[in-house]
Amino acid sequence: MSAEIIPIPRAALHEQVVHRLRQMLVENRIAPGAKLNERELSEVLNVSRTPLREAIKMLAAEGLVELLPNRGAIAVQLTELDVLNTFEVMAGLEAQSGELAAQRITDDELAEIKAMHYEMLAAYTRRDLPTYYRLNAAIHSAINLAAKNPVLTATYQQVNARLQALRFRSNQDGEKWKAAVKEHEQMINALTARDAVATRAVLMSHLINKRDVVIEQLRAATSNTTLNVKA
Amino acid sequence: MSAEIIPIPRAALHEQVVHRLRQMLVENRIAPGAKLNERELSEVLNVSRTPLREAIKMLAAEGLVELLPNRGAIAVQLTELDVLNTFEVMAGLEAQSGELAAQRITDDELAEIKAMHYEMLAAYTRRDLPTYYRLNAAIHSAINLAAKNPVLTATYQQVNARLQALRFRSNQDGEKWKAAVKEHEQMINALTARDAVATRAVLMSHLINKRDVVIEQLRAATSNTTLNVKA
DNA sequence: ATCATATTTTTTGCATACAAAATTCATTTG
DNA sequence: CAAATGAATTTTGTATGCAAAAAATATGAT
Repeated sequence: MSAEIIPIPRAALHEQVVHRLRQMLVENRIAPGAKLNERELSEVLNVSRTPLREAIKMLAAEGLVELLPNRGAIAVQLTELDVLNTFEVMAGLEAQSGELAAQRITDDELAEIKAMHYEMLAAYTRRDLPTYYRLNAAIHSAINLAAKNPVLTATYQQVNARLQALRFRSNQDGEKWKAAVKEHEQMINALTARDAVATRAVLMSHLINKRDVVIEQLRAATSNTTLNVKA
Repeated sequence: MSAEIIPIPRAALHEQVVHRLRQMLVENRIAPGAKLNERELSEVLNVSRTPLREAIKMLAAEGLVELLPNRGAIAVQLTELDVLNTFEVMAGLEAQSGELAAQRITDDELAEIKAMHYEMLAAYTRRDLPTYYRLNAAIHSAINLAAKNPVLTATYQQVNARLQALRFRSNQDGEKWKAAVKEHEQMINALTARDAVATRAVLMSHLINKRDVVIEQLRAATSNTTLNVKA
């Protein structure tokens, strides 16, 4: 037998396109409300319109783009009410993740989360916001994974993706940020104690606070925009 | 001006196909694990492969079909573990729906749910299982809607759709059925009292019981199948 | 000049065509 | 006869073509 034929079945074109478009959407490289021009995108991504359209349809099912009949697709633009509703669902999903994680987390998983927590404290101390955000997301993701429920993970990721797009990397209010860090500590303590009820409670209120921060920033940004438009 | 041109912009073809295929999947007209042959389906549905494929991609994003690279799509076939995980998420979503509904439900909405509950009792008394199932689903849906959160509703429906396909219409165990009806009564009482905590608790345990019934039936069905195959 | 209407252009939506991969079937070989 | 090999067929995946709808532009009327 000769060496195996490299079976690099690199993901189908439409899968690659889904991935790249999703990235562009959650990173705000495609602005909320922006039109997804098929000809334009197919040139940028170097694929024909067929797999591109299939990818757009998948993203529509995920709630990342909105389909307008005979008018193509636009990147979702969440209203303040949409954001409130989405956070409400996320709070429920995070709370459940925490509750289950407290029951199922392994020592290794917990240790890794604690390690990330300290790294996050370092980033906080340096006021390194990008790193802080990245670790923050990684910790929440790790807790979700510790719940050992792939359906919960998929649901969590899908709903969360819609919020990613409006993560403002701007500086947070110092007090709010401090409080968020404190909540993370409580979260870790509750997990360490394998206290499902406490973990649920901490994550629920943590998400509520996160929601308030985002809404606040959203309002500030909106009023800026309005002023700019009128200027 | 003459009479308006009827602007019935009947849903785009791919939307119609999504709807019809979803119906076929949740009604088990396409069996779990069955291959979705594009040529065949495009003939049955009388559309070309293009909108059909777009529809299949959307259903894949919804989790109703699974895409196999270069091998098309098959109707999802949930393992017992998948079912357990899905019910766990559904329990969380139902519990949250109940909790929020208890806080937000209007008197009219509650009255309608009570009316449906009595109709369900009638169906239960007659051992009319199809009607019972229909009303049962309608009540849960109504509670979800009373939570007044469209994101929660969409998430709920998407996860629930995957379970619809394995709704066994076979007769339930008499005791379990009786218990389920009792739980519905408690649910209504908790909602009437606008007791969010109680509503959450009732719905959570209701779903856990539902899960056990389904798993039990699933195991029975699986062992039957196995026997048949071997015979 | 502004609004309304007509015409051109662009864009979307669907169908078809073609290439690559997988499957099936027949044939051969041990 | 079973397993393996290889050709024929089917099926999927992508690109292209074409018609209908929407958007942009131009033209004309008030």
